[in-house]
Amino acid sequence: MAERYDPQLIEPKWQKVWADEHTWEVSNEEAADENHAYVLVMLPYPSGEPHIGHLKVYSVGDAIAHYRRRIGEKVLQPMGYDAFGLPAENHAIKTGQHPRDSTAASIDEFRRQFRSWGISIDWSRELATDDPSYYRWTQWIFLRLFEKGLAYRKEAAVNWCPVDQTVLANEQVIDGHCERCGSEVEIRQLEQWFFKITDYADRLLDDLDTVDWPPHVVTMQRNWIGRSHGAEVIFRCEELGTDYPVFTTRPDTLFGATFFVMAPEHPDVLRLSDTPEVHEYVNRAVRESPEERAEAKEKTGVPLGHTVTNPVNGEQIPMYVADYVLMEYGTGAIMAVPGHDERDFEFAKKFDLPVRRVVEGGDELPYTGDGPMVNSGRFDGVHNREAFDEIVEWLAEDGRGKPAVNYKLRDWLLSRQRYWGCPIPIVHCPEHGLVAVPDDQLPVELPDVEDYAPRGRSPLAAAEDWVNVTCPTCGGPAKRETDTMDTFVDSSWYFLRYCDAHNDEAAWDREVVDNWMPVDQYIGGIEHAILHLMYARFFTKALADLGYLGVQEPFANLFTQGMITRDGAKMSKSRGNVVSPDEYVERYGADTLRTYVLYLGPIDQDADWSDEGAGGINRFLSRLWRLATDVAETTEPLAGGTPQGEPTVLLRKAHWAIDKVGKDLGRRFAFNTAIAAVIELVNESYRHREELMQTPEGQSQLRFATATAGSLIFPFAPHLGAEVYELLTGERVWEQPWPAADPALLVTDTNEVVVQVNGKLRDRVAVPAGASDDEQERLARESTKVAAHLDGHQIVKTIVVPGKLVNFVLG
RNA sequence: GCGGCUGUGGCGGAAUUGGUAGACGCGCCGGCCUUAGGAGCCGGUGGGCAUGCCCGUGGGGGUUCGACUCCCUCCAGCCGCACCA
Repeated sequence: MAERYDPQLIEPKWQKVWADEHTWEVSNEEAADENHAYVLVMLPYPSGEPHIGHLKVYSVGDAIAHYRRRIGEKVLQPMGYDAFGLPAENHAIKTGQHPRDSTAASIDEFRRQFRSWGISIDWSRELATDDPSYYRWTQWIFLRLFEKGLAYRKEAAVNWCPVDQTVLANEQVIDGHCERCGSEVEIRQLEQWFFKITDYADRLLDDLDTVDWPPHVVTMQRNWIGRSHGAEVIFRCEELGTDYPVFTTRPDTLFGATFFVMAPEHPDVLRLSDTPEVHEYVNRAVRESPEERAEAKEKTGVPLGHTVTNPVNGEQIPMYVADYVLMEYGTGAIMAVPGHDERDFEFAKKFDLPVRRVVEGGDELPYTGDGPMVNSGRFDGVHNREAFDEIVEWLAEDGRGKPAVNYKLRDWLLSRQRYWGCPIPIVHCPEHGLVAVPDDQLPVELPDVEDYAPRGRSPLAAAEDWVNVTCPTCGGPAKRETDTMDTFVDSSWYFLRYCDAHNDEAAWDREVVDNWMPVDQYIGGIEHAILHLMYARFFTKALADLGYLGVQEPFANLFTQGMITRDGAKMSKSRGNVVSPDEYVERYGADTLRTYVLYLGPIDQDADWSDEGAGGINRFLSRLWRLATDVAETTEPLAGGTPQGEPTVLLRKAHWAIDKVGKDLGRRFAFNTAIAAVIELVNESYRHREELMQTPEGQSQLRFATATAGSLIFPFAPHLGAEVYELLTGERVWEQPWPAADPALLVTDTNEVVVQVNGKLRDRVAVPAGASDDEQERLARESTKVAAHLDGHQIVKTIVVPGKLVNFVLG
């Protein structure tokens, strides 16, 4: 037997058992069992090697999976790789390899490390999104959405990344910069593929009430969808005989509209006025990047030389073009109410336009609060909130307006002008337009091309043999779609495929998926709060509507874990502060690394790595191992599995730890305090071991406590947990139910009661459990320290908390 | 600007419903055992001074017998949104 804790011996040994016996595999029959759980960690992008953040998030998922198995649930914990897309392709370009090769190499590396970490994965369901057997079904889903009009092609002003040489979805543009490479995006007018996620805006918003997610993620999604209720009101330009609808959330301020503004991109601007000034203004505004436009400090604009009629009072108000009005939101034109809107007010000041108060309140204009209306004809005196609907109804009577709802959410732009992605299964026929590739011809495989460098149009266009096909409808010459899909399409349904990963007949069997879904516990990074988590919800709803699924929400519970930093900074190669999991697994073992990252602090918060801290956890695991080997050699196995004799402090401590760890794992994800409880148990064992070794009863309790420590540490340090438990009991810990604390051992026969005088701690006294309030108060009063403070004072009130505290309040 | 989160020893962090502030770990100090190694065991460790008391959870105020915890207000840091009509 080894003389010291050697994870390099212990860890491979147990990994081999789990691999040989397929311990973590779970059948789909077991999903039919009510008592099952789907525990899922977001799948990794296989570019390069895993980093410490991967180790953390999979350690979290694994702790939850292990705990749930041992409380009797059939747990599905699968693994896969989000292999297509920019992260993998850019990594390939950087390293000069073909993406197919670099991705495969990276997947091998991820798989190897996941195994070396001992994560309890059902490997039989492993998948990679770049595998034709997977993306065949990605294409199949695309076609179902295409049939329903939920995937469509249109020309629009879209975000273009000049470095990655592709269009991006709105969600992938952060502050006007590309989410992946950070370069400033440009706006281009292009024909592209979109998913009609906006059809689901209301449901995506309302159903957030049905999931148990961190509030900040829910808030971020709400804000991103950005639903606002208001009215669409028509302003007519008499000279041109054209109606211009505008969207407003404040129809109550219509009487205060003193001018009218159109976005520079509005198609009618140049029709209304083609002076050089307007031309120049529009051209400049359109050329500016979104960022430059947002940074403009002062309002700018140009009058259009026309007026529109304010429908509530018939006033002619002047029209302007100005870049503070956005074409993408509402109708691309607004009514301006400078008295009650700060932006309109600024513009009015600059252009010397009239400012009129129509709502009372505030000291000066602009006033954006509520109050009674003025200067508003028949609505004078009515509170603005009440007038809101009345005005809309009144306008609706003769078609001058109607209630309206607006969203910030835009349709999801899914096509990419890049090589390494799932081909879009569409053929362009000169006769029949966009034609779906028939299901029996799927997958449309990604062809091998030599030159896949991004240069603004899809590299697939160069694969002529692949591009030129016959039209599935008429058999005439046609061309394949050469754009590929956004990676986020691949990851919007992978959690469904895991349920039925080997199905060659269908993407999945509905009954199987309905049994497993929804995911009971989803775990991943906050960076996907909007992107992936919104897209996956959209896919789930659309697929449910098509009859392929029985759930409306894919992820019942969500947990987002924090980042691990080093020296307070995000780890990066350029900073040189990267912690390589491999290096530490070699040095301390996977158990130390896993336990340490969970011990670092609350896992939803960022935490700073320290080598010394990791060393501390290694010391603890080492202590547990030494204790276990020593106890195994010097004491007898437990007769009947239960300790003997009068309960000692250590036995009580063991039950306390069982109770504590169970609560920390079951009710909240307090891994740090759960681990601390096991450390306490081990420390207590060392403290009492000599004394306990004196009697057979003591020995049995020491053995029980040590085995319990192994059992409780198992979800965090599975190899050592299994080793310790086997040494002491001969059993396999993962086959044992989670231990139950004996309630009788959680209470003691005397309680230490705190005695306060005027709320200040003065003494602690021992009080028998179950003592009456009077008895407890009497014992408290007998304390000499307390008596000294009570001496010569009048007690006006005594607070007694049974078993906890006595507080004497003096007059 | 709007919305959210977080402020506790030298450091990371604990503290069920308001009831012993600082669990556990790191670091540091002391002892033991060994005395060439990233060893082990035991003990100590919020601050102050007259060894009993005082002060102490970002600042100030409030509620309460009692506040890290609840309320108001201010400050700092982080995150999200940001001309969305």
